[in-house]
Amino acid sequence: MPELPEVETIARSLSQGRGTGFSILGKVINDVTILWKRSIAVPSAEEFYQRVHGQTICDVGRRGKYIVMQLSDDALLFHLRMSGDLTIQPASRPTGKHDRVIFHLEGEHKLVFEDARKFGRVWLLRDAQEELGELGPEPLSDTLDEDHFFRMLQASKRQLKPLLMDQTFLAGLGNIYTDEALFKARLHPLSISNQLSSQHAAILLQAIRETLHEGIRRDGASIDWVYRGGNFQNQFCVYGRKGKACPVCGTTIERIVVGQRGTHYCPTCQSKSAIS
DNA sequence: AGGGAAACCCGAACGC
DNA sequence: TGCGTTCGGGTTTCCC
Repeated sequence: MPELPEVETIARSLSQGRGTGFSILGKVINDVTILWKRSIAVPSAEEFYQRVHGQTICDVGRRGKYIVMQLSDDALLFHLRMSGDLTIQPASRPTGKHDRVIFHLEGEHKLVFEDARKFGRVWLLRDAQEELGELGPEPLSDTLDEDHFFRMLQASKRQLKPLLMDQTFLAGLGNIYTDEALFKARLHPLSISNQLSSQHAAILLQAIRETLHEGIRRDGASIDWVYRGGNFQNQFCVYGRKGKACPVCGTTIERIVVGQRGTHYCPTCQSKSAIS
């Protein structure tokens, strides 16, 4: 659920100290409490503990849906998956029900990885590329241009919905932003990628970027009971709007399942011509 | 190569 | 009210 805009929002607030007035940049990790060992992807919980304490947080960023922290010796990565969150809390705050890993920092604050559904993971690696190496390009990066994107689409004959959600194809889109971007591009989620014209490819890339930028501008979306403070959920055109009216043409929004994922679209705006 | 399904989880929503 | 059941969602893994 946390997709690129939500992860970007979290990374920025940790870095800037927005909301807490406490930036983690330059802070030393004095100690770590591991409350759920399986949240640690790599290395073992024991080695994780031994290696991470005493390191300084030098940088905080995002790659795809990963939060990437460069420490003095290692890279510390977080993937929030479905229900994870990463927050700064006063050291005195009692441990929460869903706290999984707690990093005790200098300055009376703690960095808390919480995750109700336990799908999220934390990595401690010598080199972040060990985990990030397979990711596709960043959709908002200048290094991805329309020609390149068109060639990527041409190289596959998959349905657009699962292709755009494939993190090795493009890094950062999830179920929500994919549905919204396809609506904005007026493309059917079952359209086959190599049947798109170069014009369609350019429109799709533009739609993806506008959707992600709008999500970031609104601090992401707060969906289900996982609240993060963003309000992009109020801008959804199709996601979660099955049975409601399309904001553009008034047609009833439909929901189908594609690759086991709920997929929402407007049958009028998102023509099936490209797949029939 | 690409699609389908199961597994990992648990809170919420739903049915009775 | 309270119980049991179903659902959803990101990713990996396995099977066809």
